[in-house]
Amino acid sequence: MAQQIEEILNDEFVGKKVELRGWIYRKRRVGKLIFIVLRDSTDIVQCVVEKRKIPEETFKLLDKVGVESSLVLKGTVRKEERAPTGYEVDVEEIAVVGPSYNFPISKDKSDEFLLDNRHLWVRSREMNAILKIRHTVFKALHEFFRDRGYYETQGPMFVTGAVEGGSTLFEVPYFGKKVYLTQSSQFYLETLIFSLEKVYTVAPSFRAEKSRTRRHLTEYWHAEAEAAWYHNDDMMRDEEDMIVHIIQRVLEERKKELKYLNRDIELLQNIEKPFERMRYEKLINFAQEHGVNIEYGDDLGADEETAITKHFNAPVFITHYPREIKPFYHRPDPDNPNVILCHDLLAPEGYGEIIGGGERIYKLEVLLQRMEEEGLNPEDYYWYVDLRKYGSVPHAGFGLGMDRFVWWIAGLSHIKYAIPYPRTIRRTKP
RNA sequence: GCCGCCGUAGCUUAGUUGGCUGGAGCGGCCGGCUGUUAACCGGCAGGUCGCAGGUUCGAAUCCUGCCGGCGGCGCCA
Repeated sequence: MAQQIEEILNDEFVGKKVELRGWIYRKRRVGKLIFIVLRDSTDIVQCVVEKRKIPEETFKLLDKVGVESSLVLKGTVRKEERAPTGYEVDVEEIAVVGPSYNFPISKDKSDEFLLDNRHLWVRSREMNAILKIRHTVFKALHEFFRDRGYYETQGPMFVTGAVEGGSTLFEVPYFGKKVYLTQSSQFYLETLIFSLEKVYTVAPSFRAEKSRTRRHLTEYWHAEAEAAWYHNDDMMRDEEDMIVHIIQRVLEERKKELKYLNRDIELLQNIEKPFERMRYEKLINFAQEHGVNIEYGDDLGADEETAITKHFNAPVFITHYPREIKPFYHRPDPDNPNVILCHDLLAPEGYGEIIGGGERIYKLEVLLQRMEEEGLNPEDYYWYVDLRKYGSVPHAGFGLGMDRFVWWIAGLSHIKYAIPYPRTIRRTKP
């Protein structure tokens, strides 16, 4: 039975025979010795091949093949301070499974080149660490929702109407008709709360925004939830519990990866509930006091978000936006109908918005009035309007950008590093 | 929709006030080396300077158009 590299890197394995399977990460030949740094999904370990211990042809082949060749080897573990991970394997048997010559990625690499070769770059230690963190984020998200009594469900990807602005829909030919790729599953989740009460989904969302920024993808992973009988505050409570739970899990399971990425772990460890809740109006004052050029009624731009979030060590909820700058479905505040019962969650360190959510309008007249204000035709949204006709209830929900979340947690410079195959305005390959 | 930047060998690049045969590192190939750390030493090969047109005695270098890419704003998650 073969071992994985991570498990043999300790004193218990010293003197023991192991079988390893992996890929050549680095290779150095020194006379009748070949040093092979082997990698597998778990870690790297240096293996020493002595010419006299293996067949002549095998040594020649090993000398010839390049990095990323796949190998199976047997050998004995030894403590070795000179080796990169503190232990070394003296090789007794070794076989090349799949040779690799002239692997395109070497030490010099540009951003563009690595994106063109993403299918090979995913093997890098850096991407390996990011992908593991991403895995834990997704896993912990599911844990949270299941523990909190949410049902997992799914909406369609082909849709006929916009949730957000109509200009950012991707059109798809559909048997002589036109449909669109979904921007959000929110409206479908709203229908499902009448059956399941609390629902969530993790699915791609597509936005044809011509955005060229470090925080935008055209296809991104969207975690969305809706809950019946929830008000804005109830939803924010679940969200902060969720964020804290996921961060906790990442700190438990992925410290090694965070360190590899030089993430400031202390910043994550210091995040505590409850998060600051700040009304939009107060935020504007706060921002103005800190020299940000913004007025009441402006939506927050990237510069403002950065300036504001740099003053906080934890995520901050911004609530009660003016109704004009948010979509029609948000419920106006009964105490002041000029503002809505909504919230955005801004991640610290300048990462900015990762969640948008709020309480939905549940009264028919209010919904119809808001649609009229926005120039929307209720017939196009007949099924959404219907929900307010047949036993409507107060409810709230949110959408979390999973890639943005990973981007922040891993402390990455650009969101394209947070997903295996980023789709941006210019990039659809590989 | 708006603003800015880049394109020279497989990769990373130097060279851009127009002027000698466009240099280098990595990688590749050949040879050497029993403790290397993206090893080192010697040698060799590798170029449509993104494409097209223009200016000029002369263009990688200047101009125009096109193609490809990157970053930022706005919008958003």
